Amino acid sequence: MSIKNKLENLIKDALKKLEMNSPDGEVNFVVEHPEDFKNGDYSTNVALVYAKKLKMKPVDLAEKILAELYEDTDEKGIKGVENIEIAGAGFINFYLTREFFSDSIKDILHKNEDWGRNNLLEGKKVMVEYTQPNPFKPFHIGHLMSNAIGESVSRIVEFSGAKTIRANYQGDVGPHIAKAIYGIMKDPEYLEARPLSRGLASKSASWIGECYSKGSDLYDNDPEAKKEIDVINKKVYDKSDEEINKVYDWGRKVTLEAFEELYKILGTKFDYYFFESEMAPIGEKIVRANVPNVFEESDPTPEQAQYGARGAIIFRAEKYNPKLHTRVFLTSQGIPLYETKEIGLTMTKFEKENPDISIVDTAIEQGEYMKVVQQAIALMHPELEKKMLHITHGMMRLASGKMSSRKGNVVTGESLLRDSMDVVLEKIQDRDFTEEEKKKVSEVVGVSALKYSILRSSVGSDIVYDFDKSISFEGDSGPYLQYSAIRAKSILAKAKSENLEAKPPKEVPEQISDLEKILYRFPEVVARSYEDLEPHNIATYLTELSSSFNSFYANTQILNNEDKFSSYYLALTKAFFITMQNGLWLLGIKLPERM
RNA sequence: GCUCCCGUAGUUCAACGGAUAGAAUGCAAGCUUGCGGAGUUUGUGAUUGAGGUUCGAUUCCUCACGGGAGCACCA
Repeated sequence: MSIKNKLENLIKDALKKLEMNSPDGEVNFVVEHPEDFKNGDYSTNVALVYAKKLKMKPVDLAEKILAELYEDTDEKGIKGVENIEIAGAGFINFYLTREFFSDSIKDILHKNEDWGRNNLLEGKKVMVEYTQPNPFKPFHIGHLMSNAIGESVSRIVEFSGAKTIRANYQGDVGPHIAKAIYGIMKDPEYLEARPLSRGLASKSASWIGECYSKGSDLYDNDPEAKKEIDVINKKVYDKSDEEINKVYDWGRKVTLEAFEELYKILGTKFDYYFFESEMAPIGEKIVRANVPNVFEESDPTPEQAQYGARGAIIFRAEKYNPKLHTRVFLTSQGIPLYETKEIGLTMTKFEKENPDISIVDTAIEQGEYMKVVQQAIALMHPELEKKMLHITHGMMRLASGKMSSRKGNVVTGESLLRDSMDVVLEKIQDRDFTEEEKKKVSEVVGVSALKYSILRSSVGSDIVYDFDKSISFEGDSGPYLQYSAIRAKSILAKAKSENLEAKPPKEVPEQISDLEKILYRFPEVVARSYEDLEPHNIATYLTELSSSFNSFYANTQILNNEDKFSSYYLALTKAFFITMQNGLWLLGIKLPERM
C-alpha cells in the first residue's frame, strides 16, 4: 500500500473514532502534495472540510484529528512519517522520513522498467481507437494529434495493468475517394501514359493527395466535374469499371502503405484496422432490425415525395435526452451514413474482443454526433453504455502567415513531422555522428518535439502551433526531456566504465534532496493520468522532474571519489533516468542514444 | 436562434474548492577546466467584467462581453 493510501486510511479511522463521519457518509477530503516543500510532503484539508459541518474552528478540529492520529500508533509513530504539523487555516501537513526517501530510491532501482505501474485495470481489456486517416487523403494534422494522444492513452492504460488493443478506423469509401480518383484520371501524366506509381509509397501518396485536392476543388466549382465525380462514386461502389477498380485498388494500397511508414516513425503498431466499407453493411443491418423500436422512418420532404421517394431512417435522440438532437442514419436512398457505420464499428469491436472499456479519440466536431450514436447503442445494449468512452482533441491552429510547409506546400501532419525532423537534422549537422545516426536522432528528436507540444496541453484544448517557435528544443519541450535523460545516461555510462554501479547507497546525507521529493510521486502521476485520461499530467511531471535534476546536476559533482555521497548521487541519477525512460515511454517518446 | 466547450503573465500552457496562482518563452543581469550550455541562477510580469454561494473561488452558480464546436440525409 502506498503511503498516500495509508495516510488516507489513518485519517478515515481517526474520523470514525471521533464519530465525525459526515451525515451523507461521503468522505471528500483530499491528501495531496503541497505546492511548497516547506508545507510538507503530503497535506490534507480534512479539518477544513469538516469544520463547518461540525461547527468547529478548523484549527481546533485539526488538533483533535492530530491527537487521534498519534493515538492510533505505537510510540514509534507512523512508519515513514517524521512529523505532522498543523499549519495555515487548518491544514495537517505530513513530513516523511529520510528512510522513506532512501527506500523509495531503492524501490525505483529495483522495479526499473516496472517503476510507475499500477493495477487499477488489472485483468481488464481496453481497446483504444485513434489516428483514423482516410486512404486517398493526406495524413493531416488532426491525425497527428489523434495518434499522439491515442498512443499515449494506450500506454497509460497498459501501465495501469490492462491488456491494450490498438485500433485504427479508416474511411475507404465515400465521395472523397471519387474526388481523388477523378483528380488522378485527369492528371496530364496519367492521361498520356497511364503510369500510377511515383516510386516510393510516400511519393505516390502525396501525389494522390494533390489529385484529391484538385478533384475536391473542381467538385465544388465545376458542375461538369461534379457530374463525372458522382458517376465515379457510383462506380467505386458497384465496381463496374475496370479502370476505376484498378486505380482504386492501387490508391488504397499505396496510401495505406504510406501511413504505415508514418506509424513506424511515430511508434504505433495497430492490432486492428477497421474500414468503413466493412462496417457499413453491419451497421445497416442493425439499424434496419431496430426500426421502429429505436429508429424511425421520417416523412419524405415534399421534394422527395414528388419522386415517390421514402423518408430517411432517423434516430430522435432528444426523446431520451433533451440535450441531444435528431440525426439521419440511412438516407432516403438507403445509403448508410457515418452514424450507421459507427454502430457497425462499435458492435464489431465488442463482438471481436469484448473489451471492458472501449476508448475512441476523435476531433471535437464529432463530439455531439458521437453522443447521439452512443445513445442509440445504449438503447439496444444497455450493458455497453458505461463501457464506451469518447475523448475529443481540439484543433491545431497554425500561427498566422505560416500556412505552408517548408517546401511550400499545404501543411499536413506528414509535412509537419518531416519539417520537424529536418530542423533537428540541421541542428546536429556538425556533430560527430554518422549519417545514419544523424537520421535516427533527427527522427527521434523531431517526433518528440511534435508529440510533446501536443501532449503538454490537456486533451480537449486547441493547440496553437507556431512554426518558428513551437518546434522549440528549449525549456518546456520534448527535446529538453530527452536531453536531460541523455545527460543522466551518459553519467551512468561513465560510471560503468569506472566500474561504479548504481545501487542503493549505504551512506546518504541528512538533507533530503528536492529530486527525491519528486521522484517517488511518479506512480501517483501515472494513476491520475489514467483516471483523467490525460497524458499532460505526465508531461508536466516530467518537465518538473527534469528541471529538478538539471539543478541538481548543475550544483553537484556526481562522480567524485573524494565525496562519500558519490554513490548516493549516482543512485539518484539512475532513479531519475529510470523514471524518465518510463515516463517518456508513456508519452510515446523514444530516447536517442546520443543527441 | 438553440446546445455544449473555452477565456490565467507580451506569448504558449499548468493549478483534483485551499496556503504566497506554477512553468516555459520573451526581456534584463549572472554562472562552465565538474560528468553534455538543447543547461543553470536571479529579476520582470497574469485569473475578461459584474454579482452570488463559501471560513476560503482561476475552479461552483447567474448575467454580460469575447472566442470555438455542433444543430436532417458530409465524414
